[in-house]
Amino acid sequence: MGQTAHEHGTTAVFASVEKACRERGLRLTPLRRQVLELILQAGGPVKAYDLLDSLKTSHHSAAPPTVYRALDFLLENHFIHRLETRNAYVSCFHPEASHSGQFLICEQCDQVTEINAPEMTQGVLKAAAEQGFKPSKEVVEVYGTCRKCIE
Amino acid sequence: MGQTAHEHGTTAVFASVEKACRERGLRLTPLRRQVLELILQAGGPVKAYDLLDSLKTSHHSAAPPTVYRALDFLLENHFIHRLETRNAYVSCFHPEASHSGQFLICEQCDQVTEINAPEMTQGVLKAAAEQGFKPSKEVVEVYGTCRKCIE
DNA sequence: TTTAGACCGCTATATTCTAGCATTCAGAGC
DNA sequence: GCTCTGAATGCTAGAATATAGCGGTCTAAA
Repeated sequence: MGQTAHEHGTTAVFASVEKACRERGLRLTPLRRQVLELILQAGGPVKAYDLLDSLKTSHHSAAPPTVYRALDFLLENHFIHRLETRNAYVSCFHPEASHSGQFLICEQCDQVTEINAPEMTQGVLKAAAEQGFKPSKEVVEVYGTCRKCIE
Repeated sequence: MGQTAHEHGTTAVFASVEKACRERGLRLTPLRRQVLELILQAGGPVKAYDLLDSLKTSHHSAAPPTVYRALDFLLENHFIHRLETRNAYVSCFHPEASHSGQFLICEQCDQVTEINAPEMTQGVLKAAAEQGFKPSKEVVEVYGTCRKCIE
């Protein structure tokens, strides 16, 4: 359960994003495609201004809005996630499903693993219900040490 | 369970922070005290630059580091929390206990409720264990609609 | 082929936070 | 009390992150 886009195969993710765009009538323009590629290639969290620097090498006119607009598109359509605690962006390994992201972030190696923990979601729902609160989106980012860095 | 510092009584929180400082040998300087007061009075999430503006009225020399250093002190000692998704700061309703913050954030009225949901923490621990991940800190921020705004 | 809306180029600027260094202050040890 | 050390603050500058706004261009649908 816990997988990175990298492990999942960037080409597979790419194909599934393209499929989703066709189905939902979304325009995966060259710019958006390139930003998504950069995030997939990174295999981990990327900062907006690093993306901008990368873009600039092939796209002289790139400016902050260039990147942020592409990121907005990818975020809105759940093709990537934003790591709120890091101001960074990561690819999403199952772009078909609409979901909130839950992440394990290693403080030693910065590796990020997206998880899907129904118990956690249940806990959120239960706690929210006790407060009469109707949840729409949850942000879960857990810091710690990953398996590799423990060994 | 689920309480805001405001409901809990700002003076009570204040007293408990003062007690904690005495016990741990921390210096609750006038500046830090004032920043804490401002956050308590706000009764909800406050932005650093709003604190700065408030400070400036009584403290002409206040600059960004003035606020951020006070916030750092308060955060380190768990007297306040930072809402990662909002770049905002909220008071902590039980400063004695060391804990990670879990928050319900209303998208209509911006009210923030700190909760303590063991099931959620259990869910995090279980999911982490499956990955061989050793968690040290969790950030949970749930967006939605609060009871009042549903009515 | 026209046209509305989406997309992009571009400049500027807002917002959030940190670095770095000088000065002042509080408390520990004498 | 006096000195000394580390903590706290004053202050300037600037880094890092993100958005506003406007005009031009492209796309897809009527």
